Amino acid sequence: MAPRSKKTVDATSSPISMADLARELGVSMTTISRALSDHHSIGPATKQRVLKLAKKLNYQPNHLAAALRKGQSKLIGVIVPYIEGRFFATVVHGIETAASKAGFNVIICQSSEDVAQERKNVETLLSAQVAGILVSLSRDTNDFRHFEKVRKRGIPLVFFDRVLESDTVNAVVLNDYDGGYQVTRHLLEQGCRRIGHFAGPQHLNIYRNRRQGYLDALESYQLPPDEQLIIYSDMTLEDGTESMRQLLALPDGGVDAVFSAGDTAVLGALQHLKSKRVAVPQQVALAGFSNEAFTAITEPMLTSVDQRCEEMGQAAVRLFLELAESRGDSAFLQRQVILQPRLFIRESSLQGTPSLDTVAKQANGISC
Amino acid sequence: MAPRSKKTVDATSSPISMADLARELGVSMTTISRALSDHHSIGPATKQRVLKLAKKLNYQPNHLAAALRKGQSKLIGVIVPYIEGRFFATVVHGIETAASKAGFNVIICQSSEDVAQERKNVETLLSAQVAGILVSLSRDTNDFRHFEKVRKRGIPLVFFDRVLESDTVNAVVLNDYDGGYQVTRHLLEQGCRRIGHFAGPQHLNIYRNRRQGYLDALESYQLPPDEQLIIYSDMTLEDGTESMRQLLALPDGGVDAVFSAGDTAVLGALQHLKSKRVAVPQQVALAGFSNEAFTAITEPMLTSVDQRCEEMGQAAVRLFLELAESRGDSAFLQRQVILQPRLFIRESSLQGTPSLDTVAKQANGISC
DNA sequence: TTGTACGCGTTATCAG
DNA sequence: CTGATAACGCGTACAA
Repeated sequence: MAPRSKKTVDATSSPISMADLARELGVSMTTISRALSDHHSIGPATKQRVLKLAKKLNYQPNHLAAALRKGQSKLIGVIVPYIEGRFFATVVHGIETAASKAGFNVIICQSSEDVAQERKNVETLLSAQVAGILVSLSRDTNDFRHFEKVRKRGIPLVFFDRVLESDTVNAVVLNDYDGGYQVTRHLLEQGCRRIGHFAGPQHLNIYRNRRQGYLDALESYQLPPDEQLIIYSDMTLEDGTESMRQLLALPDGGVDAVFSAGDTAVLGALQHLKSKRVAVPQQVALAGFSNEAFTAITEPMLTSVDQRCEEMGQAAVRLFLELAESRGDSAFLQRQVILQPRLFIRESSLQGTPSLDTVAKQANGISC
Repeated sequence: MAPRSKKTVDATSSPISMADLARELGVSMTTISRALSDHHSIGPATKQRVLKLAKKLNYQPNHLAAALRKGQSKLIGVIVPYIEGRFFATVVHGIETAASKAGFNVIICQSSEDVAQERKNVETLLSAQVAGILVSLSRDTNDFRHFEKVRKRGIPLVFFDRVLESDTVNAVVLNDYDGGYQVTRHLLEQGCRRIGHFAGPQHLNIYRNRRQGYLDALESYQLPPDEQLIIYSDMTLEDGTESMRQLLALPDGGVDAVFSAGDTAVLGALQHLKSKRVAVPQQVALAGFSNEAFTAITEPMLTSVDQRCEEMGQAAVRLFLELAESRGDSAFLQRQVILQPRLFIRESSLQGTPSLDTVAKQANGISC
């Protein structure tokens, strides 16, 4: 029976509360509260005394208690399909940076591309009493039912990147249409006329819009759409390889360019072309979408469309702050922020005049 | 004076509380509380009635209130230098997945490699009353002072990847030493004898250990260390290029291999070698560290050491849960989890016998 | 098995 | 300018 030391060394000192400060100074808690929250009706002398003691005793405000009382926390909930991967990681970076600048903390949730999980995430965030929710939809989300409660509670809700266009929502999106248009125009200007397209799942706004941009660019050159040249897939590396194989096997000589709605797939295409000794960009020009880091590493380097990931995160937070500002009366005020994509032209799409200085300038522009 | 509609349509219905349920059913709040928290002393009949109504009225528990009451929230705070970039993004993915499985939410903070910011992050998380803190130190953190409060409060604190070895802390780290040792041994087995090393900032445990593994592997082959062959830098792409230039310029014929403590730098080296028409791996073999996605894309593909990012996140959460379990009495119980790295051998380091099937098997192993 | 009453730490309302 | 008091929503000794 070794006598256990009474005054145990790891005494976990309980945190200091406003009541402690009040007792110590012989004033009321109200005074403490006012001093700390910089209220106007407070004597500068007492205020200093309070702040002094707070510093000395290492007072930590309890956000939970404040939130409970005010019915308003300083937490923002974020729901993304997954966090690893450059796009969402960078968006989240933008969100966290902007949010913390505005005094908010960020709770992160992953839906794993699963509606059921997304539903749970919403519940959890509501239970956590978040001040707002920013969400990029899972791949197979088809309706807004699970977001109705959020709206009912008057909690600001902002969608980004992946949204359902069917409904009126606050959203920050990239102008995917323009991205598809720009890149296709670029390929046309390089002299390409049989341009293939790797298209993603069409129920997602982003892939639908990129495809439409592609089609409209063709039309601006009086080129009729050719469904043979559009390959639909989930845009994985293997999908890209297989899609490229299909295009090469077309009866009338294949294509002289491909615009892929994703970089991963275009990488697969590039690998296939190299294995088949098809010269890129001389015989087939390539362009992708997302401006992934590896596009500046491949040989040749890949032309791609930058999605402004970080700006998207910042914009989402800004939009949330606006909505939070005008609580209630903006419930019907639908705000849309549309970011302009940026085309990064690299070797894989330069046919005739290399215009090398332009390339050099932009080649390393992995800004996002 | 347009008369404002009294029954405004966007009536943000206030959330249902336990009191509401109690009133509705004509029972006390205690009963409600017990029914919802699955307490033992509760009639199965009343329990069902409560749960029924809760579902019907869409009751959302208020975690804030519960946390305030219990002095224990269901939040885990995570501090990383930055979130974008594969390593931390994937670790955070692992953390969030494991945490949510255990019923915890994750608050994410970025220190931006800045101690001052890290200090602020700690304060914020304490104010948010998190149940624990997981942290990977900023590059220029040299002491633990700002973590003392965390310890004082008895809040579980777990470090991962970047730690200060000077102190006794709970930590999850990669066996960087072994990673450096393995990869250097591999280069030696390929016949290389003048192996250069790109070393990172030596005050960081990870870079110091990788370097030591390199040195010990050399010694196991009776090769004396040669400080000329070790280039110190911040391991950026440009650093890699410049470091490679320096090694090539050495008087006695340069090197026949390089082990870089980071993939980005080894990529710079590869680019430089290609521009100088030095054959990789025939004239100079290359190996990096981190198993970045691009290592499987370059030509030749780059040999690298995988850091088990996702496992690291999971392990950090597991460790936190253990500590949270045994509150208090484990304050001095120091736990260390050391993950074993995995070497991915690719083309850039294969000299003599290609043993191609081995390569093929591992080439795409971007598991992390 | 159920109900009563109090407290977690903070802020807002009302008197002085 | 300051203080007493009530509430926010929930959990839990204690009593019934």
